[in-house]
Amino acid sequence: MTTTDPQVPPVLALARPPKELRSSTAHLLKRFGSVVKERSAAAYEPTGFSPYHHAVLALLDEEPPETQAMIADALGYDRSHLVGLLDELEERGLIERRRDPSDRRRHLVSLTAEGKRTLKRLRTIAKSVDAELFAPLDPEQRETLHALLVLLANHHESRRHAGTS
Amino acid sequence: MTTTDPQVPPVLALARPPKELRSSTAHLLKRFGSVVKERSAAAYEPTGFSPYHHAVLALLDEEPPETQAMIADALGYDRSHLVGLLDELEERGLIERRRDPSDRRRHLVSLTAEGKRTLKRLRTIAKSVDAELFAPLDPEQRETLHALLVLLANHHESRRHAGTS
DNA sequence: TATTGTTATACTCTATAACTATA
DNA sequence: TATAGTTATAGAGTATAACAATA
Repeated sequence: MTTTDPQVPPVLALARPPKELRSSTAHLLKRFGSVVKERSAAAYEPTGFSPYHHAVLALLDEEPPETQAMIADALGYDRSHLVGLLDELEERGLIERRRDPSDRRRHLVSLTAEGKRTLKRLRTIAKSVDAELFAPLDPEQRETLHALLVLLANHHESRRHAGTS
Repeated sequence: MTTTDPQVPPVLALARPPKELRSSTAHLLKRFGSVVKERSAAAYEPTGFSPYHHAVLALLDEEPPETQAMIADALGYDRSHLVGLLDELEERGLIERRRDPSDRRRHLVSLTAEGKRTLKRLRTIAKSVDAELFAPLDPEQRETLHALLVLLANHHESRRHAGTS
């Protein structure tokens, strides 16, 4: 301040957040969480799908055909959000919707063979995003990070619907 | 599947995401990152401020009066986003904007005494959010988590403007 | 009357572009 | 002509509410 030359030394005007933020775990988590979100959205983008689509396919691959409400609840999505995702997946032949004969209000959703193939492609993308994001960590550190996040996730599970994919 | 009773056993239809997601560190990070974001936004809400305001005040508390461009760059915000934040802070007397006499296009932004007081209040809120979010971790685990996030943050620093506060 | 899937609407966030005043 | 701050606009993402078919 005071008499310091106001001419900015061109290079060293480094954009650095305040210590107070850098020292906050919560802040780092928010920040890095959104980096992860951006990076993975970008990585999926060329396929025309998103992490949301991947989540739906992964669920259907593990579970028997389910109703839309069950899918939405399992993934923490809003039911109306799910409709659009399923429309897109169905259009491209990755899933099938058929009416539940025992309750004609319901749709039973299931994975097609093409859906399984695409799921494998999306897994490859997820893997490469992981590799990039966690490059600075060695395998043991990744394990540790994962374990800590699982602890946190289990504890905060009981939250409302969220929908971050 | 097959002949399994389609009548859902009322209680155990637990909304559980697929293993594939639960086992993905990237997914957990996205998810928990947005939980953090929601929780802290909610905690700040009664004050009429947001984590963004807190970030600006914290920066000004550490640095001499800065121009808006420098603040925006340091926090990774868009310059136009910052304008509104500063308007709100100024209205409530927490910061001051005055023209830089040596370049009348610039505003030099500084913290007022009232701003410092409010900053302290916001720190208290941040602390209580932290306590709640990281309750399931013991002090050593928190340290570990923080250290891992710092590693990641340093590595991915060179990213564009983000603005997750 | 309640529920499933659907459609429509609104609201928040953020990114982009256009404008002014100074340089 | 370029830059700092400002204003305005538009786009994603998500949440809420209303609706038709079925129970």
